Amino acid sequence: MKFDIPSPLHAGGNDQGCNILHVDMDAFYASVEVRDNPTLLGKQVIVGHGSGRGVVLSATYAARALGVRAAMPVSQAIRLAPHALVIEPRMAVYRSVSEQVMSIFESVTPLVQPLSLDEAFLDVSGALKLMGSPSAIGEMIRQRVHDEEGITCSVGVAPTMFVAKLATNFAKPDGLHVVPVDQVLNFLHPLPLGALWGVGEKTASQLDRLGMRTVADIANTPVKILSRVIGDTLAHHLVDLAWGRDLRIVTPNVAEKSIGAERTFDQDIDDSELLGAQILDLSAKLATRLRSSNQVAKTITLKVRSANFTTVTRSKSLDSATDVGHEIYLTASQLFHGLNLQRTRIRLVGLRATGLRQEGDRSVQLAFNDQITRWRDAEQVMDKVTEKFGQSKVKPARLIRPETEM
DNA sequence: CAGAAACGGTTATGCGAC
DNA sequence: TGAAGTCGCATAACCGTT
Repeated sequence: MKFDIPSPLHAGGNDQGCNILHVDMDAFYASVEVRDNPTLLGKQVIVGHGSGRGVVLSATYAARALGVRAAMPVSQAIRLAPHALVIEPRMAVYRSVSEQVMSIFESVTPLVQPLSLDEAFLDVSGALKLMGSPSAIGEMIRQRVHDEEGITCSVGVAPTMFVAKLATNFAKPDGLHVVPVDQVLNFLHPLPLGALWGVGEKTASQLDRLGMRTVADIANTPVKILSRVIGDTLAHHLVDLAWGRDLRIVTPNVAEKSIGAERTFDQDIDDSELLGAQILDLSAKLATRLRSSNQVAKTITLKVRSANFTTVTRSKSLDSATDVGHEIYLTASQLFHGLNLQRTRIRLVGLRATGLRQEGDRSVQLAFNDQITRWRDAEQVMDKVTEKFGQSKVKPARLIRPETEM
């Protein structure tokens, strides 16, 4: 279908050569909640784990108007917005909306690179002939997302991925913003340093001490000077971005490098029995995710955050890669005991699997170890039962005692 | 054969992004 | 003054092998 309505060029320029689109849902989780319950329209809504120590995952613009921000503790958000409604996240729903949205993108071009559930880059070079200018394509996508999914999104249009992503900020909410090729530097240079990918709180304050505040400051500083403060790699990276140089291309199907699961407790725990049960649960969850993606992991990393918020990690590489929960549990337990945290109050434990590869010749190796093979078979049966009857009906016995419920 | 240097894998930490 | 859950990337130290 071809759109021959003239494309609205919101930056006042032309979009020739601006073939990269960055599409970002507006207040995604909160918008989905409002969509599914229209009585919330215009209200202050916060999505986040409300009981205890959760943070804000998303908030409607009405809540943001009072200062509520993503990543803010829910308790603090409630003080800012006492009348706001706090909704527990429904990740499965957001995931499903995300899949629908991504499939709209893929009807435009196969060159779609999701960044998260709510945003993606598109390279529309190949779609211009059929569907019109980049801006026209962007507006069509916005229209379809609105009509078919009942939420709004914003679109950045630019020559490169980095600039397109920044452009989206100027489009929000519910808009589209073009940065024409000849306007890239005028667009970039006045922005604050933190706008650059890779500049967070720490790096920003380092550079601030050198009197550097804007992207222009980076652009006009010799790389060698920057390197001394922030290291060679980051220095080159930032100078390139500051001059609009971004050689990355939109890459679909990027393989994940790690899979993890972590949990913060409502109250700090120092009972090793309870901690063991939590590690067992996380191990089972991690293993299930490995099996469902047909992958095995070579390295297991344990993460422990104490009540005072200090964090330590310990990892161990296995002789042969695994997707067996029991094996992950044994490894994690070994790492945990190695920490000697006898009476330490712990607020979070997490597990992460790295060194991932597609499951393949592993069965040959495992033939050596009957025990592990039997564990795996049993866990596979549990996968099937869980699939049929829903989550958490099937758990290792020690996880279903009432006192281990978190 | 002893020892140096390069190298790749492992482990731990920190930063940043959404 | 309270800090989730999942990711990726960089760095540095260490280690064993070549």
